[in-house]
Amino acid sequence: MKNSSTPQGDLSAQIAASIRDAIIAGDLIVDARLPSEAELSEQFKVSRPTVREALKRLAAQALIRTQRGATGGAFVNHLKYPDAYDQQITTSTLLLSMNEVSIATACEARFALERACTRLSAERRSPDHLATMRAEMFRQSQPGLSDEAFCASDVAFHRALVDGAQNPVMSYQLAGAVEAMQPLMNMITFTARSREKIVALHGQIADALEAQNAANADDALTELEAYTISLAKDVLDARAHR
Amino acid sequence: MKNSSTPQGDLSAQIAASIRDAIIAGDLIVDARLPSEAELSEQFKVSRPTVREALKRLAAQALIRTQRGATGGAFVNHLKYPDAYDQQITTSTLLLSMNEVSIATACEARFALERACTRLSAERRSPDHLATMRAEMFRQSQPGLSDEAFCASDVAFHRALVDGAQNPVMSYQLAGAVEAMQPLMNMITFTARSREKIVALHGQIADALEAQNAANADDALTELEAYTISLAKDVLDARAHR
DNA sequence: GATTTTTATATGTCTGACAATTGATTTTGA
DNA sequence: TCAAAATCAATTGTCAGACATATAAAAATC
Repeated sequence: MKNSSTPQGDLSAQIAASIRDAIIAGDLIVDARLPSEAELSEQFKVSRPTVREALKRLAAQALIRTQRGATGGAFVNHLKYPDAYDQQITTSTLLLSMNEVSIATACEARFALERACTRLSAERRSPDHLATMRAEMFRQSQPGLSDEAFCASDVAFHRALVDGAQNPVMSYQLAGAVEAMQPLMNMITFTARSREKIVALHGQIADALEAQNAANADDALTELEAYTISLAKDVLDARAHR
Repeated sequence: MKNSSTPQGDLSAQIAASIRDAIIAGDLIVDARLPSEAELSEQFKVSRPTVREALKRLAAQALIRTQRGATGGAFVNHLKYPDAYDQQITTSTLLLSMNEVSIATACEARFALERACTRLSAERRSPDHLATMRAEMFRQSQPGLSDEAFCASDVAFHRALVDGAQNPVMSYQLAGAVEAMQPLMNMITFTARSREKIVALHGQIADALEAQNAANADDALTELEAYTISLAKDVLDARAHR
């Protein structure tokens, strides 16, 4: 998969890569205990600080966890969905903010991926998911809600839509796409009228999923996509005028 | 987004979180130079090894890069797509292998997301993308190809399909979904007949995209999904018999 | 003026030490 | 004997100080 042939970079990077490869290859199974830092420094012929730097690199990716004490050490971590979510969201957010991705491009990707969920979500969504959507819609229609809170509720609504597909892999993949948009959305000032329209479209989506009508949900999502892009465009145009 | 209120964990983890937050918040812009390790250890009132562990954590997430020498130091890294791909693929792969995700669930997510690309890909795919798909199909029909090489070519084919949408955000999101499946796919032994059928479906997809017919591509993908799942089921059944 | 040498500054690595945590072991007391 | 308390041992977390190495800028040299 990768060029593990050419050792590159610092010693700590090489050691981290070596251990990472062992984990991915399955040579180190979940909850297996790595040798102690002292033993690792002997094995790799480096000092303990260098070993520690390598272990911290792995810890940052949630590949290992460490425990102090007599029976402590570094253990191969069971990578759970929340850990993966966090990483994905951080990476996606920075990727969008650093690569001059247009709001149109990001929206296109996000809504296309969300539409990939509608068929499954229409089929499998539980009453819980529908209730979450309605609750978030209610929150969104409260007057006096800050733009940030409105966006956060919007994210929650769409996550409920995605989670309705009852496919954790899909939820994981979509987490980044949905959440990473939030900083971009926060730049938009939502007028009372635009909020009203968005909530109405959310209503159409929720109704369609409740009726298990994926096509209607698709249409509403498409309309929401176009409306979001047009709102963003207005903001950018207004900003250009100043 | 996160609970940055409660400082948790080791000092190096706290310091890493603090710097990470500053990067995400935009207080540290791309290519900005962080204070030297000596200065950071003064600011945070910790020793240099501790600062270094924190910096290695950030380097592992490709948030910073370091440079030695007189004008060296730690710089906020411009997170590029390939960096993000690598992280996504590593995380997705481990997530699948550690969470007993069924092949059916993973396939469902992957193909649903791929179908999200077909409309755009049918519209925008370049001759290059089509050529890549044809070339991979040719490789896949060569006799004597190992199962691993067949799977790798399969990944390349599907990446061309995704890249055809000409949306880098989508390509990034899908990279994990497609590549993370490869280890699972490698467990399948592809007979000559099953390869033939897969290549035939690939042909349908390529033809549909060339004709800019998204619906046909969708159908072929759906059939490919069902066929992949049935192949995987056969392997598992055969394994259960022994 | 171009080239070489020096220098300053930064990260990379090492050694050795001590602090803190924690499960296991031993001791103590009823 | 058994339970509680004290001790121990192993391990990670942190620190101080040093030297090695890389690198760009400055100085010296031709």
